[in-house]
Amino acid sequence: MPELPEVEVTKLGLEPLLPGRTVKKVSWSSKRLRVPMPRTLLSQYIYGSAFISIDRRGKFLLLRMVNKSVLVIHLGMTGKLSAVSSDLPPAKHDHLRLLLDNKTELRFNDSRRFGSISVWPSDQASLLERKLSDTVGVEPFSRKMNADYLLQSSLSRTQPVKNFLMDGKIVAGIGNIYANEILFDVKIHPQAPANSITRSGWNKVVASSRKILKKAILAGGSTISDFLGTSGKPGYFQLQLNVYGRKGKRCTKCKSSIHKIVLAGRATFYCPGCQLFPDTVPKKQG
DNA sequence: CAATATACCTGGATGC
DNA sequence: TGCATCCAGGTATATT
Repeated sequence: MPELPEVEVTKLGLEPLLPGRTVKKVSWSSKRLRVPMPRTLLSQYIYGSAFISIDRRGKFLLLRMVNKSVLVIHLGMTGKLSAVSSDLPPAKHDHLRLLLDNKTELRFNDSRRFGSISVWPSDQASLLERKLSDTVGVEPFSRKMNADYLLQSSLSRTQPVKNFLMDGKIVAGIGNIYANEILFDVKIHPQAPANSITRSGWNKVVASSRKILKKAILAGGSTISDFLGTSGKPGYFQLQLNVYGRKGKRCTKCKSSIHKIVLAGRATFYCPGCQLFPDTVPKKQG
């Protein structure tokens, strides 16, 4: 579910609610997430402390506490964070509930449990940074995301450019939906080898990534089946999708039928009329 | 090292 | 109605 835009929308939703609030009670489910719930650390560092700020790194949310510990949350495929009245009965798949000092509760709900929660005490700040820099690539909105970097990183990569774009260690936050949409926007075939993309191609990818991710954030993210923002509102970017999920439908630009293939096990959609391999000379259309 | 396969889960859609 | 099968926004780990 959540790619960079959905995680950013979640962050923006929490920003007016969390900073300044103290955690009065911590409750968890008995199920394990991708990693076991860090119960001891939650009791030790999150309980009794107050939130100070929220950062996003790739698809990770970093909830920083006054005591300098950090609660790191990844939404996986089906994770949702919401802030609701503590009177509302807990829902199925609520795995972590943090009761705040204003009778609201921050709830992490995740049916598939591919999400993860970790706690990093203040004395492990450098460990957290190392872990993040090892696993999270450049942020699409940062200056480090540029044609030089992508060209350099892709030199030894023969894999399809779509898989390369989705590699979180290269670029942070671009998942299946947005990789499909970005490649449609820049008219590059998803199967083109990463190391066949020219500098000017990468320049387009950089600009398009920012454009599309920004639009998606403004639309509140994409709600394909179940993404909801922190206040329970769905996103609307799915209404602007050009290729994702549109197998057999007409291309919005050239009316060709959208194709669906599988790359690295992920559904891949593209327009055979618009999206070409870099060395393909575009055919003149009569 | 790079690329691909697998594993981790639940639930909704689809087909018989 | 029930049941089997397939598919889904991600990513760490194993394998080739």
